Amino acid sequence: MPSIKKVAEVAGVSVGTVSHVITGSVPVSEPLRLKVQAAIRDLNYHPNHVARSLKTSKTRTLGIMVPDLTIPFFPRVIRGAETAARQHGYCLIAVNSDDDCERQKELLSLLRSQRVEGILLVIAAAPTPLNQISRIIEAGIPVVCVDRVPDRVPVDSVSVEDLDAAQMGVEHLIAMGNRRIAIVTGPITLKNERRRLQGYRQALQNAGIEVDEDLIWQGNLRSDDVAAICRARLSGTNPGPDAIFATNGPTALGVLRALRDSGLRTPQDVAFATFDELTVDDLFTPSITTIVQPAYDIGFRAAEILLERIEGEGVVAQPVTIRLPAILEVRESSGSRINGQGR
Amino acid sequence: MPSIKKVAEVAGVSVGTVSHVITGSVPVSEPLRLKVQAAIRDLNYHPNHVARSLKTSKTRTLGIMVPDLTIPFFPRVIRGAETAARQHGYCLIAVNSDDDCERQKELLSLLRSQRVEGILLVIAAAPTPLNQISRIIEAGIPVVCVDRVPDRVPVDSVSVEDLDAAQMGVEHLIAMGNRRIAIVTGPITLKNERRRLQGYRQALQNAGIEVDEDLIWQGNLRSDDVAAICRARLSGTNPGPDAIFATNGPTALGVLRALRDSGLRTPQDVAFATFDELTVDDLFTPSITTIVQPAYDIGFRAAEILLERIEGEGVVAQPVTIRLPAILEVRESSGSRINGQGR
DNA sequence: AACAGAGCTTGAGACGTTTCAACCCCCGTC
DNA sequence: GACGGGGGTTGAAACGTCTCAAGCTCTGTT
Repeated sequence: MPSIKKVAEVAGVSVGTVSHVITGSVPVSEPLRLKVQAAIRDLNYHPNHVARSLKTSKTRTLGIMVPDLTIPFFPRVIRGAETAARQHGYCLIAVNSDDDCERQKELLSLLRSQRVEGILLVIAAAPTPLNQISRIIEAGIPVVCVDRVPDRVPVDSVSVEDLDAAQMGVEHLIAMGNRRIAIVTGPITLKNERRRLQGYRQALQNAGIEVDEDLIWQGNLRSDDVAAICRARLSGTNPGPDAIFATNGPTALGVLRALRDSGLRTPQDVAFATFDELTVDDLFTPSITTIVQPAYDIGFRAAEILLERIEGEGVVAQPVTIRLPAILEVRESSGSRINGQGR
Repeated sequence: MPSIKKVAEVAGVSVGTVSHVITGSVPVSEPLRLKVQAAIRDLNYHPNHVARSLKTSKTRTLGIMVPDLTIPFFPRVIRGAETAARQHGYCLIAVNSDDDCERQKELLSLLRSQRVEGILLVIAAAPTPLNQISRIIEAGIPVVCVDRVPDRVPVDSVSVEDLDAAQMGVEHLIAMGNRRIAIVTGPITLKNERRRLQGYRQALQNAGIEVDEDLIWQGNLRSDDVAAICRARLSGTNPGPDAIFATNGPTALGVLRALRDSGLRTPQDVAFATFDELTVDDLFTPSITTIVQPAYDIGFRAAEILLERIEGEGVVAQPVTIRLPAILEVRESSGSRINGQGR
């Protein structure tokens, strides 16, 4: 792999001149510039980003950590972040924490060793020791929390309006004539989940419906587990719910599998709506009423804030907290039940 | 951010000794080692991967380029590759080509500048100039093509048994009593797609069914386009197909939307099966008969081959071509039609 | 007692860039 | 004609690490 020295030699100029041609930071006369460019082409030279990073102590790289790339929400966030990053000439390293706190720690260390200039972090569901985050920030590496906002750590964050969105979803179920509405949450260690649950309570309260704690089913982010939990609850709760609200994608899949396995029809027997898309909600039969999160925008905005921190002129402003609104896509699954033929 | 020099100073030893403690390449006496480790902890020191890479000219980083991270197949490939990479102490940079050839070129250049030690490449659907790939290999950077195998470039590859798998799918549709089977392909510039089409022909031929070229519908990888194409074909072809086989995920979604929009029931009016999962095929009504690709394994194997090339002792073996078998998951969508009530 | 050698430790050079200071050449000005 | 200065160009230092060769300190052998 040729170096800048080789290019200089072939072009018959000094190393410095080649560097000036490449970076464009200093003007170079036409004839020399052409010679250098020709040499670069001939040698198939690609500037060594590693050496450049070492010298400038700027890697132009961001890290993004998500729980699991195979959950459809996250690739969309990453695409958004990638777009913003590339607009600023940055590149993105994505890693999966598997929602495991130990792994998260290792990977944060890896990202620091890689000298990423900033980190977009979707914290692991397993409660994250607060200092994992604050130590990074103290070390001067900006962090923006994405989607999941940690408790009690002053840090920039971009997420969705959890409470409002959940409330909107549940209010819709109420408007469709449902009263006994169950909610299936993810791990309640996450503030998001707690806020979504709060939105649920709010909606019921506003409608004058008493909250039945037996209808609050705590799940996790593994569809199979959630399906098992729901099957048990569906057969064990009497009277059963006339609607179910799921607070996130993997959870929703579990609920749907449990409904199928329990032989319950949607929406005739149990109406359904969910927070977060299932990729092809419109193609389900019935199609699924969904709260659509602006995943791409979340990633994009988060990366922009991060880049601002990085490139910003040392202005250490207060942490920014951005909450983007979600949209309710009403489809068939939440439809009012066909009269009387309930359970 | 503290450097190794700072650590050496605090620990009261030479820079070399600190390096030896970190890399473990040279034994260091107990007391010195403890002092160094204490200093590392106290300073919250993280070795500078950039400097190390420069010195050793080993970045321990692989690049992986996929068309679009939001297509569910690719995150699973990436997870597999990531796992293999991490087992060897490598890290992964993922980028999206958007199936655009120009962008692919840019990104390959970026990866080269980043000095990745090897590249896992899912080539763009837009026909890729062959030399894009061969130039990289000539420069000494191993490349393993994943999922999509380019024409006429001698390069390692890991993909699925396209022909066999497609043939299996179509044979299943035939076994379910269908004769007029349409196939909807992605861009035929891809060898995969051509091989899947060939599998289709093979299946028909084996069953003694003549291939009707009017039932070969060429689509692309954008669901909306495919839906439009299918709607047109469904209303324009007479007699219509009694079954449809889609050759990939995004295409399948287009087909399903078109069937819905055309008011055709599955499988009563038109049976359906698809190559590649739709994430939640079991939850559709009807559930979707699917050829499941071993996406994770593809990524894993590909990364292993790549790592072998990288770490291998200069043994420049012949290109390896691995084709993994797919599995047919039979579900409702391919069910034999309910007698007579066709179109 | 001298020496060989094992086992640690150290110092310095090199990796490929960027960038700063210095330099050269030439033009315009006084 | 000397001088100042601007536009180009160059050379060398420095970024943080690894690693080689060399040095040091023992221990054991002769």
